[in-house]
Amino acid sequence: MSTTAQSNAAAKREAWGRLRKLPSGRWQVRYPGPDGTTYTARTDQDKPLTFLTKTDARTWLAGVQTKMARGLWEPPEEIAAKLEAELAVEQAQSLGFEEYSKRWLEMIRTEPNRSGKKRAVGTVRSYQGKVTGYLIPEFRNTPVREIDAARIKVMTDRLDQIPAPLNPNSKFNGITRPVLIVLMMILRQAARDGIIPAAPNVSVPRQESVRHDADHDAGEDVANPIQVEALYEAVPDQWAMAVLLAAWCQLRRGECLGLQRRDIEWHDDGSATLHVRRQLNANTGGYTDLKSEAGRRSLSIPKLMIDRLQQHLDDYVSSDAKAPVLPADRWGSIPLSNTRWGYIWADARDGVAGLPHRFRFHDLRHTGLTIFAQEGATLAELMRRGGHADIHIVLRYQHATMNRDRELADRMSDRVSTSIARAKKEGDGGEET
DNA sequence: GACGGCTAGTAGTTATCTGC
DNA sequence: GCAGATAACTACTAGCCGTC
Repeated sequence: MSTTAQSNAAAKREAWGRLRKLPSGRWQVRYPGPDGTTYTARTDQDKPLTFLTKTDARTWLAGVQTKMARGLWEPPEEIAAKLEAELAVEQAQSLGFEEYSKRWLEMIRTEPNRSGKKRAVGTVRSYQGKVTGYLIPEFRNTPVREIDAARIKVMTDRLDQIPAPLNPNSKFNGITRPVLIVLMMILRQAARDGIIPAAPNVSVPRQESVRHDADHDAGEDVANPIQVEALYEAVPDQWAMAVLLAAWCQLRRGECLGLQRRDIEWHDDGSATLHVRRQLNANTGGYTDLKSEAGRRSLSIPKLMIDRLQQHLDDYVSSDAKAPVLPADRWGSIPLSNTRWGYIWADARDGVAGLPHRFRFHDLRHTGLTIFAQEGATLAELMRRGGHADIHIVLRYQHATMNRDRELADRMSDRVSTSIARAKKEGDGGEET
């Protein structure tokens, strides 16, 4: 007799389902599922399930039938998948911070954010610095679920003690807040992954200035036109135009370095318009879109720099439309790098007396915008000129208009006082006559 | 080998966008 | 309007490379 024949002979007809004795002597169960499929008994881990005795097999089969009757039955592979998922969650819940944070970094590197955009290289690098520099040394293999508000407070208190490199006397540093922001991003993702029920309820403190004290007057950061001229003279001729572009066209550093010959539009009357369309990205070294859509703008080039700009183009910029306005080398096709410009700027700045401490190239923008404000530019005009998207940034220039405001208020006072005095005098005179 | 110019990489700081 | 998320800028360091 063949093995198959023996098996068939061992199979016994049941009221529901089938039992058969396997060559090993153990009993196997088969039964019809609600979906019409014939199932063979399997464990919850989706492994083959057989029984030592026929009674055991029959009892198990009865149990399955009861489950089906109550609507509780699920296909073995689905049960196994559920258990596997539960196991994964269980393992994840005991996951150490170091491992999870590395997974998170990999995730933000490869997957788009919730807006569907891929994060910039610089962003990932920035986050990675916070994770490896502060968070992993702080939490090591602490299970993610154990990082609660109290534990986070310990970390922020510790970080708050680190003096700000830029201003050791500052009450704040630029470390705690960004590190906390990254930590909360990780913990929120952990909550979305089901590793913790919810991220701890920790609010990120408001951003405080590190460079300046609370009573710092923003006006101190503004170079006067004489100092702008001195900076222009101090920078080597080949790149001096950057100073005028920042001060009088209010360009940011990356916008200056990203300018190309085609971005300058000359008009018949000798005037010119500057189109700001790209920037030289300090992180990637290549051209990228502007920081914000508001940064994309067209500006009238002030008369005071027209001749110098024309001369600069003739002397240093290739005739190619895409030639950088500030090339690394005379008539070159490669723009001056952000880092190299940093050195050139630092040398020039150190050679000009009277500038505010650590005066930045970026601060040159304030000079032009402040004068614009003093000349009566509206907030909308200031925003457009500076390429600002946020009105709060532009409001800082309003302080510059206070002198003008005071002057107008004094004039108004004089005029009103004079009118009142004249009216009184005329009134008094009328009574007399 | 010393030195300077330059670039890449990174940390700290701040501006801006986005979603609730 | 606010807080979170993102990205850019400033400052600094290390290392490469050519020149003396």
